[in-house]
Amino acid sequence: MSSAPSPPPNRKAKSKTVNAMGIITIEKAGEHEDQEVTLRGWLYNLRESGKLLFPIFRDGTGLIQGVVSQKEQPDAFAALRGLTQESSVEITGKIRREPRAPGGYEIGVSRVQVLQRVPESEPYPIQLKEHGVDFLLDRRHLWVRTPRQASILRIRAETSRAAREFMDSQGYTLTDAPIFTPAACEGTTTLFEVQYVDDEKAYLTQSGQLYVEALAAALGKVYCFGPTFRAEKSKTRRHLTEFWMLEPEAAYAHLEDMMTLGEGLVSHIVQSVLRNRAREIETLKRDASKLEPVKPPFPRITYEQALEILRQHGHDVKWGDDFGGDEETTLSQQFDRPVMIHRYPASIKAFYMEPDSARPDLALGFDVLASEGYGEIIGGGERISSYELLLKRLREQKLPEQAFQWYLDLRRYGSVPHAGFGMGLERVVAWICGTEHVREVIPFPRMIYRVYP
RNA sequence: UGGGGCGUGGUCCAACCGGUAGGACACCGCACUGUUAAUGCGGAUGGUGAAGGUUCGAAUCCUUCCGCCCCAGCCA
Repeated sequence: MSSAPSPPPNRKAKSKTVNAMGIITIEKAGEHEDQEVTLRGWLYNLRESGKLLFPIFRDGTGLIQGVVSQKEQPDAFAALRGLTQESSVEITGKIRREPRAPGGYEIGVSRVQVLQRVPESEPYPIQLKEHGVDFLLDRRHLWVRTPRQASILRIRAETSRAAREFMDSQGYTLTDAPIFTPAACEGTTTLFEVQYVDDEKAYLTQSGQLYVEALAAALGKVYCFGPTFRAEKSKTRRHLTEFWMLEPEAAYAHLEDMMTLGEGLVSHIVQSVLRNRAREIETLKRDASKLEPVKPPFPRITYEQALEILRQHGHDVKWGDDFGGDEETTLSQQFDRPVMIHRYPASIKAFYMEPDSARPDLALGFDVLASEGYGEIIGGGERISSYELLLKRLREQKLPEQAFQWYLDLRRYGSVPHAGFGMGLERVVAWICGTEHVREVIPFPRMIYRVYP
């Protein structure tokens, strides 16, 4: 460490990015031009050209190219030559501007300390070339080290951060819904059953909605944000068995209030990512011009208007049909930003949806379809506030009345109109990142038949 | 659960109307003082998902099983 000099005391701004040991992060390297610094990280790749080595280091914040000359830095040259991919290293050297280096800066390495050398007999399994999905998923614990995956996870973090920031700014209080629940929220077929204390059975939550409805009657405007679980045997690019959902719920709110909240939320997230994670969007080669128009207002069309559009584009859909993937793709391709579809037939929506008083065959529900065919990212609407109607629907659905008594209480004691929605975090991130599958946008995806690693 | 597709060296693929299983990358060595998933030359390793059947002969054809991918249903 003695080889890394302390920064000059008169350069306060720059000293902020140097810790007490003189160690900096790669993303801040440009602020240390012509200074000698120390980096801690891993060897990402090593190119060789005669008596010159071009190691590329990564430290989690970025990549930087190093240069080592055998003539000028014989010790560093000897330490790096033949070093294996992903070996952990601490290096010291001078940062300099270099247009030939990726990123614009490089480090002239003068000192190398290898913390752990990856043995040649068992080289790091993930190459810089192409791999199949199954191979990568089996090694997800290593796959996350690649720049593309790290960028996706940073965008995921920014999405969560911006989502909470927006909800808080709108006066919503974060309230946490339970993970263990006594009964299904919508149906019982997709629940994960777990053994609870003694002989009791419990289920992993498939939605926090019923609970945030209770909390909305207590606090006014609330939201929950956490994992949810569905045991559906869906093996598509849009499904995970464990995924994260943000669910706002507001007392005295109506369908239109939620549509306005939803478009504001999605827009704030997208604009925050574009502003704060531009480098990651670049790494992913995601076309930012597709995301720039994502600002309020989003187009709002009724289910019946959507039917018209679909028929004009050759889809054979009848009133009462739900939209499949092809239909969603066609609808989303009509607009440069997400589209909101509202007032679906009540028969294809959940039991707790409030009917439209002007058209009782329609439910006051809405979906937000992401652009470019990415499909549904938000689903929600107004909830039934009448005790009698809710009880009738529970019986029609043959749901266990006993387990829903507390939910019925919300209609017994000061029932009010209220509304909310659920936003699937992974679907939003997959759309923003332009990934093929939602499994890439959660650190350790849980899918049907896959719980490793 | 239904429909479609696919399982070949460590990885990504080729051979698949039956006839000696091959390439690229990775790994090791040599060369190269500005490389950009470096390049050139050389080297070692090592494979037909499993079981059964047809055949002189099966990666190839048939049956069953296993695993994976995509789509549909359901949903975020």
